[in-house]
Amino acid sequence: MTMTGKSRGSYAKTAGRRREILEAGIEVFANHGFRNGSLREIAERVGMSQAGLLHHFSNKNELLAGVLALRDERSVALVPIDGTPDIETIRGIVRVAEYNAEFAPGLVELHCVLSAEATAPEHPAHQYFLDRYTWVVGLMVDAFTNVQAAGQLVDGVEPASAARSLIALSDGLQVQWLLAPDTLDMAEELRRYLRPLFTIDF
Amino acid sequence: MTMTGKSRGSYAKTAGRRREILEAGIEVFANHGFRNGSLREIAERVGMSQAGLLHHFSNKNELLAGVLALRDERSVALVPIDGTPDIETIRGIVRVAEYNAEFAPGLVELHCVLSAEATAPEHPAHQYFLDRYTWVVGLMVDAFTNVQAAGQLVDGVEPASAARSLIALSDGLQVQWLLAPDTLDMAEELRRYLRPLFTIDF
DNA sequence: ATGAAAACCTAGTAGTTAATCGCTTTTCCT
DNA sequence: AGGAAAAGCGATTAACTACTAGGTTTTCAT
Repeated sequence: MTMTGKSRGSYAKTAGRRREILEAGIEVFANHGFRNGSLREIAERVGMSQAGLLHHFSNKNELLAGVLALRDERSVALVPIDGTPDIETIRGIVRVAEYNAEFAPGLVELHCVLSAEATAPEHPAHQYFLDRYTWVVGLMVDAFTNVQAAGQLVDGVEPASAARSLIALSDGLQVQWLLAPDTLDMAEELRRYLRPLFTIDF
Repeated sequence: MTMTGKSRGSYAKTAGRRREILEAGIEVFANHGFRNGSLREIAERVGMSQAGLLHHFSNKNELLAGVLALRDERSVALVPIDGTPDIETIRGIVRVAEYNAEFAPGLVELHCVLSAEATAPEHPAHQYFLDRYTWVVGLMVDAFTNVQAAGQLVDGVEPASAARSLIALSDGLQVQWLLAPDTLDMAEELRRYLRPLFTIDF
């Protein structure tokens, strides 16, 4: 009969609870960064106590790992890798920009804020972003290289440079878009960069 | 005779004291961001107490303003505006990248971390970055437009897009460079982007 | 139905933060 | 030399942080 506190009648479906926390984590880390985003605010958003949250993720770093994993899971689906032509892989970057701008602005914010924060070597997500950049840039280098081998790349274009710059451009556009969303179209700018690189239509 | 604390024999030259604090502020805000960088750490770096620091800047936001102003003061000198040909203004962006990479990596870090953090509308530097981006992008739009009028811009290149993308590329390259400085040359990548845009040598 | 495990709570800990108060010391101008 | 202003100090405050301890409630498989 001790009935402590408010104690809602039920704990709600357990299935999506972890997911709910991760969604809230994306929002909060996107808004305030990792170091300045608080567990308290995340817990509040899912209607839970801070201690209750730490039942699902034993500490803040673990929650961050979960948030980043969820983010990846979503974006990767937009970049086709297997079987599809290489130019389609490159187009995937544009597709991700398009999709994120319309449906997941929170992910854009999260990426910008965390990638900048994580440039510090001691940041808990430092290695994650290092790995992620080498992975995605490598993916694009391969794609450009194959496109070049197929004779569809304009002379003088270096696959390694084009790949790195495409990713950099995408990142940089995100900052400007977050500051003033109405003043630019990220996908359009990316296409403008890519179009003159190929001998075929893009 | 009350001689409180350690009390060094003298307070050192006043002239550069404020400057010293700003320099330390750049380092700390670059490393930890604004919201997570502490006055305590900044004070420590200049060998002063936190209260002593707040004698020079009455609060944290005011210190941030000072840091950003100092940063501007340094970068702007590298981008010639008056009299010089427009193509030289565009080259200024490359020059800044070159200079910062070699002599002021702290400024690169500061810019990346703060610009991302300040995308949040309630951030104390939000308006500053909004103004700054419209200014620098506008500066480049003008330059590209004049270059176009002089018949030195390749057909199909939109001054507005090229300007925005140049800045975005510069920003994005900084993140990758901070994560792994040895793997890319920011200035070189910028030149690679710019070269094909002009009908004249770049 | 029952017992174990999972989910969640309140309360508290030890730490950090920006900012304030009242004070002392140094510098600088006349 | 003297006095005011500038520069600095230690101590304190109130708010916030991640995280833990220990207890209660809910869920679920048997």
